[in-house]
Amino acid sequence: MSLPAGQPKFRRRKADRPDEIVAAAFEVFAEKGFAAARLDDIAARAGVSKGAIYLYFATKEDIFQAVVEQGVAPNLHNLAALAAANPQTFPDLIRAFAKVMAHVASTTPIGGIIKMVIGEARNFPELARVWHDRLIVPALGALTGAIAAAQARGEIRPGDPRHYAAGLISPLLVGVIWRETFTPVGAEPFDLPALMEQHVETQLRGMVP
Amino acid sequence: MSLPAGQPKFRRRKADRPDEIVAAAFEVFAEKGFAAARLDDIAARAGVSKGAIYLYFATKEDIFQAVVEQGVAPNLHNLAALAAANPQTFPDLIRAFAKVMAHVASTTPIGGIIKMVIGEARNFPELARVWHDRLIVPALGALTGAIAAAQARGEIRPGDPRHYAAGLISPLLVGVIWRETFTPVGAEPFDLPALMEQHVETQLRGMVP
Amino acid sequence: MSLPAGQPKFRRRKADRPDEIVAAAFEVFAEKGFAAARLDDIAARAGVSKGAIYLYFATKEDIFQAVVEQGVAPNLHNLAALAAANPQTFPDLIRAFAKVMAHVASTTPIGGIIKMVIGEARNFPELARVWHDRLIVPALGALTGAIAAAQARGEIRPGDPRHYAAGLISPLLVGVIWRETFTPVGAEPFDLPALMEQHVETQLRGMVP
Amino acid sequence: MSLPAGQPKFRRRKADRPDEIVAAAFEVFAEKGFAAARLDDIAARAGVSKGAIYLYFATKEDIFQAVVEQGVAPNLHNLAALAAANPQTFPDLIRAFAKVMAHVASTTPIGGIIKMVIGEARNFPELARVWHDRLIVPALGALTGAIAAAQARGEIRPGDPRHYAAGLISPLLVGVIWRETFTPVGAEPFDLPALMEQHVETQLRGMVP
DNA sequence: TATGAATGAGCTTTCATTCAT
DNA sequence: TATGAATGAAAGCTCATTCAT
Repeated sequence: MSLPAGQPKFRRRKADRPDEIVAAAFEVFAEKGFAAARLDDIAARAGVSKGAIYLYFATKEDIFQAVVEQGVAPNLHNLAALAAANPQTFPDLIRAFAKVMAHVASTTPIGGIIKMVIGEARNFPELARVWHDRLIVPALGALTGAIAAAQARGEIRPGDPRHYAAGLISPLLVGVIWRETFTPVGAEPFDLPALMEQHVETQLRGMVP
Repeated sequence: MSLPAGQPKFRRRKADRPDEIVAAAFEVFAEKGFAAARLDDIAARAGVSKGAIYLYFATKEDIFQAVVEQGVAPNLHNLAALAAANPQTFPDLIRAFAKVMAHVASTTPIGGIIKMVIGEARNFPELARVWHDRLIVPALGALTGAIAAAQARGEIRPGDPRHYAAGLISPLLVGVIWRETFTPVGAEPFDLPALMEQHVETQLRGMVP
Repeated sequence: MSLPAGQPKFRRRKADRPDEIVAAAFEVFAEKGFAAARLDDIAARAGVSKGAIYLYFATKEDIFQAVVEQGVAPNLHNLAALAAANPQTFPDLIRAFAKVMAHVASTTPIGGIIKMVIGEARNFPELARVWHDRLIVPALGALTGAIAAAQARGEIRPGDPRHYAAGLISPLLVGVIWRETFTPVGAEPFDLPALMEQHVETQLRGMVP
Repeated sequence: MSLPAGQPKFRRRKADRPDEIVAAAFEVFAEKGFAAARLDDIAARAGVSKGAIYLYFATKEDIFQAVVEQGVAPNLHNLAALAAANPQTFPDLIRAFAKVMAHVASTTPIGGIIKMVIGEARNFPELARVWHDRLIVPALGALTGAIAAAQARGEIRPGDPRHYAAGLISPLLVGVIWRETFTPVGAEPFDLPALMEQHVETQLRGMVP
């Protein structure tokens, strides 16, 4: 028996549905923000009825939470992978770090999530807290620690290592936000890997004694 | 009976009303975002009735637009002032630029506006366009031009001058966003002037041949 | 290993399904009322899927109707049995009638049905009509007739025989409603057989010339 | 300036609105029950928009509560008035009590409220508790006490005074329920004052030694 | 100019009913 | 016969906007 040509009215896809809904919700939330996102839009983009969403999520907030949490996990993984790799020298560590981050920023929808975190932090403080505690502090902390260690070895000039760390990664964040915010209205985009490569070399030159 | 300090006996003149409404609206929009902001809240914070708002603004969007435009003007002014002052050397120019920007970032509510621009860019592309065209491109362009000129004089190493410019000011933007997003949930704040001073010196060292 | 008492190993035959559904529906309808009853609850309590209900009943209203009708039949039977028995004297007739009714009221779920009839009479007039025409009028009519006959024989004082009948059986109805309504919130219950015995003797003393 | 002939779109009646809404809600709730009552119906019957209801009540449940509470108060008043009047003899006390109750039952919408209390007791136990504690127990208790006192004086035969009390007032309750439930589908109504007068005389004859 | 009660369109959520399996 | 995922038509509730005062 072959599949019917047309689309059946009902599809039984319990296993896949939640992910499809979360994927659709991510797009809508990233585009509109939480409050302006309409369940109708999410349902339509997920290809399900509005009611079907409530088979998997109790409230709109629950969907939002699932979207955000889904955005945390892969980045956690990236972070762990980065920590496992242990390049010889400090400059190589920084270069590797920047390269991976630039790649992630360029190829994943992390920009949309960052936009959501920034835009909804006040309405959903828990969301900001999760991102801060589980992703940002570990990442920034690891970078800061590496810088401080290099300073202790005399490889890096004195100065607040946390400020050095912020100076290193900020262009990446700004580049991502730029892409989400200004590129859609005609702004010239940034080539993030190229930008980061130049930036890291400049920083390294500036940081060594 | 003396007048209470907070509540002037003489009603403020109607001429002030629009500004008061815009000020209140700015707070609410910055906190909640456009869609989640309620006219009731804006009215209450402005100390007027909900109906009164409609004597000055036709729609909620109009209020939002006024808020955004009010946020553009003073920064335009800052920009012009910066351009008027003409320090002798390239490093001094950069130092002056960074200092003014860090001061503005630390002492004005620009963070709230930036959050709004980022969060609502998709819903109000015109808003993103205005900010991009009238503030960001001029500022970034001026900085990029100064860098390119310095490169032409051999004072700065080769490299994409726009990337250099982005590398210079990004920490400021990130610092402001950090303050709006993570500080309220307990994150350690950044001392923006100190961060920028260290960052600029590092960058300058890295940029010279 | 012996079979658990509550869970027969051999699935009940499909022939029993409708009755099980009606039984479950009765509980839910009596507890929540028609509108607030959820098909999910009925299905869960009947131990079947929601879809299975629609193999036996076309709509929620049909289930309700089945519940009500199932509640009418046994009482009709009681009534007929009562009419068949023919005690010698009028007082004995009344005593027998009250005794049977008190027993029924105490041992059957008639209270829940009465609650449903009262609560849903306006939404389902047909339901009220059925109960009125097939149960109440025959019962009340028989009682009224017996009283009128006794009056004709001079055994009972003058007076509206229908009012006498209402005066005789009302406490039973109130007792049942009381049990459904106030006992669950802590009210002192009534011992219906005792109440009726005392009430009938009092009424008989008051009704004789 | 004369009033416009047509009905103005907006009426400003803040003071009257809540009562109008409660009155409309009472009708709808009494007719449909809580769950089946629709805010649209209540609004339409009150002559306001759905939104206007929410200026005065936060939720549908709050409206329901207001309806019930409004039904308790006047009856409390009746009860107090009854207690204040102190007839000479026990029979006169009972006659007065029955007369007032029959009048109330015949002329007020108490039937609708009783129906609601019975129908929604399980969904809103607090509602049943309020009625039980504030109205029924005091009323039934006062009657029971008067009977017990009369028994102590030898004016009434032995027997459970609470059962006597129930036997006395039950026909009233049944009469009210009858009117709400069966009269609308064609049942012959009861003349409550006449029924109660005959019932009370019968009871009194039966209760004296 | 100013108010705030009132509106009504639109939102999230529920649930009786359907249908592919 | 039986399932339960899916549907979609309401339902309760919100809030930008209007208008009588």
